[in-house]
Amino acid sequence: MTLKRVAEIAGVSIATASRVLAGKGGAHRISEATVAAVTQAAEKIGFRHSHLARSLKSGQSALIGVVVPDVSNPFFAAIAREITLAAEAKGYSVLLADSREDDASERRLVQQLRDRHIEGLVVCPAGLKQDHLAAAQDAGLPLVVVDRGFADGDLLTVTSDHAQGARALAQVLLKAGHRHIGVLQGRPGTLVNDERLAAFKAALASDGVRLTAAHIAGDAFSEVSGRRAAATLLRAKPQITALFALSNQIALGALRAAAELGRVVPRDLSLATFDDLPHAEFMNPPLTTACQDVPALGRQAADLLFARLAGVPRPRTRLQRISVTVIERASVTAPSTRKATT
Amino acid sequence: MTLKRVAEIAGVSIATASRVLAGKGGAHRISEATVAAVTQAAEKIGFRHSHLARSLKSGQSALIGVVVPDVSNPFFAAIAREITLAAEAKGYSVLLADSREDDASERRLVQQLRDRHIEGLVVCPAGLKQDHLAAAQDAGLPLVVVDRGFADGDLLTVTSDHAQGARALAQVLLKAGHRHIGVLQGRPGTLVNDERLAAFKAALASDGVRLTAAHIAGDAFSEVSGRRAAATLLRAKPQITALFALSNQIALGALRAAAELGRVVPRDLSLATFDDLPHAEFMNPPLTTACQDVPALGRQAADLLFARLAGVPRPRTRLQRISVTVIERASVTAPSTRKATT
DNA sequence: ATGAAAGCGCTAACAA
DNA sequence: TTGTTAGCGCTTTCAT
Repeated sequence: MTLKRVAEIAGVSIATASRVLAGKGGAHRISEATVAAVTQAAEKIGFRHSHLARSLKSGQSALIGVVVPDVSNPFFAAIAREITLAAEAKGYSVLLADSREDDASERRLVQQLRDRHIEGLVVCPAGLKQDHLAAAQDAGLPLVVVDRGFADGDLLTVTSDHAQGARALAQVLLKAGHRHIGVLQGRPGTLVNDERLAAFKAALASDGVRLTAAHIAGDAFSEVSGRRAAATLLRAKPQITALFALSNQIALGALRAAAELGRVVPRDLSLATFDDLPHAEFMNPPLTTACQDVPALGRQAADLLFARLAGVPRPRTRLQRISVTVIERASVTAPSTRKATT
Repeated sequence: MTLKRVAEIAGVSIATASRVLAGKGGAHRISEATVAAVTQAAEKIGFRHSHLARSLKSGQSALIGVVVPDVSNPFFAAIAREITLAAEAKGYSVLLADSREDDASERRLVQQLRDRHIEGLVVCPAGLKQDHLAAAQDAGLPLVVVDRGFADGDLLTVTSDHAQGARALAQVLLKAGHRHIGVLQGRPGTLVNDERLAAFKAALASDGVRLTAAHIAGDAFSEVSGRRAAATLLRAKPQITALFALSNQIALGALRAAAELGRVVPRDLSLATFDDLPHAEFMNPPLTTACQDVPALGRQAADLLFARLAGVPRPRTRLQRISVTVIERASVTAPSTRKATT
């Protein structure tokens, strides 16, 4: 099934076969008879170009890499999908890797992808370190970071407008009359966490509500962290009437913790969250969320990457923001006067 | 950054550099000095083997393909993840493709992956045709179909025990006292749909409940289909007290339709579903489902594929079943006597 | 203990 | 209009 075989059958040289099959018959003024012979021979043995050989020869793999912390998380899956669809449309294939939220794995995977000659990379970093990514970029690899960016450094990043979302959610809670608010944070030190937290805090402060360290708990964007943090906060500060969960997973954990402590949402406790959950509207209760436009994140990342692959220079602004939509549902109500029991 | 460069720097031949870097220094009794020189040279310029060149030479790409109808669907995402993790553990990389539930796209993508010399393929088919897959398998490509199998043919398939789940769900509905039951089916002609439907029908029949064509609606495993089908059924047969949705998406559509028709689940209408939904327990109402073990589906598919890649012969039984767990939640209750209004 | 050379499948510059 | 040849980066026989 090689070009050589086709050439043999057609009784021409490999070069001629190559030219014909590349559609360059006209440009090279190859005789119709030859073209026909080659075409038929190729047809007959079901010839297909070896992408491998072509890549080696041309130096172009038409491959891009996508690295996410957890493919099965609908949030990352949606991003991966947009990139995949865009790639297919542009004639690229996608190498997918799952870092399992592990920095070391991510490093390994990125290296592995580079060894495979990817022409571009989209990554949602699992950790706080970016040197391996900076190295890749410095080595000339077009790179786009998505969702989890870094506050410093020089990596082109597509992420939501976390501050906007957090502020809006703060308004919702304040408007409802909450003054004792707890925050279930994700991983401190990450841009996503810190931006959301800072903006939320600032918004509360401008309304005279102070958010002390004692009102903040949690250490990861996970359900377990959310659950533990919620339990801690609700036990230590029973006067808390509303929780702000920095992610959907955290919110789920909060719902669990609330149920375990016998606090009914939203009757005894309001809950607002940054979301990536599909079907949040069908949840019990339907969650008030700052809804990220996940497909847009993926699409924008893909667009930026393919623009760079097409030679378009990097945009000036390093952090590309996708705006967030706050959807008010039933999980936030006015604080009840009922004294919570633990 | 090529072997040639390393050889130059180390002052040895390419062959020697290759041997050293392949860790075959010992086997070839290469002098320590040479080994050191090569190693240092490689280190110095950050040498990495070109996977491309290696693949071309060896004929082994260490690449597998995964094709699913929709990467962003948590069900397929979970399957893709398990395969990805297994692949990484075995030293393979994964080429991911999204067929967008489109048969023609799938064909194209499969071909594309084959052109890239994948060594194995896992696919969840989008359509009813399997000739392109059979062709790939006949061409010697190790292939595993996951979830959506075919009733006939010879493709090794990992799928849930649909009959078992459907029977169990039928029991639940019958036990609750339902006699007027509607089925919201997925795509007729697919193994998944037909097995679930047949088993459900049979289970009802053995209890004396007849399921006529007038009690069955729907044409796709999608929310829109579920919504339309539910609306149709509930309008045409208001006496229906329970619906069986053949998938989570369909169930979501059913919930919408029920809400639109003013029927409260489960008070006015019970709902049972085949599920792949995460967080079904937090839904309103929490859904009674036949819960598929999605990670197990992916894991089993990966295991079978890598076993074949390791030379283990294909198992005798073509259809590998993963058992399903019925979880009874609040969406099924005894039928109300209240006359439904449209 | 090391090197020369062939070849994996393909493309393209150069010849004819 | 077609063929010869070199070479992409690597591994591996076969020499030495």
